[in-house]
Amino acid sequence: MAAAGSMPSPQLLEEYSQFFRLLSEPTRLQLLCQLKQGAMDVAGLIEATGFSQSHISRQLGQLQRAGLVSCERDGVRTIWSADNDLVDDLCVLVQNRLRLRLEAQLQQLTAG
Amino acid sequence: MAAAGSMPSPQLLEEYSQFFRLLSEPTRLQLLCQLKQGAMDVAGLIEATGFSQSHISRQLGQLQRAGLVSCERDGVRTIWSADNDLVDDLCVLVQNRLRLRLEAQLQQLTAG
DNA sequence: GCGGTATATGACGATGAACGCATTATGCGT
DNA sequence: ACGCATAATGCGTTCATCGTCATATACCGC
Repeated sequence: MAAAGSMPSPQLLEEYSQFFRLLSEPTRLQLLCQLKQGAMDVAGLIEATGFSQSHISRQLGQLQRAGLVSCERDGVRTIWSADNDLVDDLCVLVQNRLRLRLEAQLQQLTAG
Repeated sequence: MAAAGSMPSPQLLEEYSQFFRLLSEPTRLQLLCQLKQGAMDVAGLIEATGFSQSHISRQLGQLQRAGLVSCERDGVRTIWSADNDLVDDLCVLVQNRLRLRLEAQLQQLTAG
């Protein structure tokens, strides 16, 4: 038994879900991971992901408004970089969860 | 400077985003938080959230398939409960992030 | 078995976001 | 100033998901 903490306010729930929504799109997650490898301009991201230039630009805009990436202009190019480790931490937790689930399924399969 | 880890595979990215998508809906997040307070049947969740019965049932189904909630029948009622602390941990991280962002904005406002 | 209640599911409209195409804005070199 | 390259924005299409209404299923009391 473990009831624990209080109910978050509706506003906070909305903030949470908006943030998670950002990560709910493979495109954005891929962009984040790519930039985590090192700063890059849009052309490089097109090459790395295969998405259209406009699409990538939009997704970067969303990530920027959330403060997950930032950019600096280098002449005519715009160099984007990932700003913090939050997403990595979240992904590590989720990955652990996925692993545990699969292990449990595996054990159930062999035991059954 | 900190480049760090390797690029996740496309499959893993897809898994991540699918998981985050679950949390990207205020309804589901609210249901999770409510159940975190204590096990409850669907009628109780209707009372607590105001959503329709069918909608709640669907969302619970999604959360169940992801292993975030589980149910046990008590006669004619179905008692649902939240299964693990992953979501709380994720929310704590996100909340920290939101707080830091607001503090930075505040400081920038007073400094500017 | 039959009615009544609680939950799950099928069908459907509405809303929102992804994604690409075309265009515009911005900065560099000649 | 004029082209040229890079990045950002308007617009339209397409597709997924939410949320509701109606219906089906499971369980209890009589």
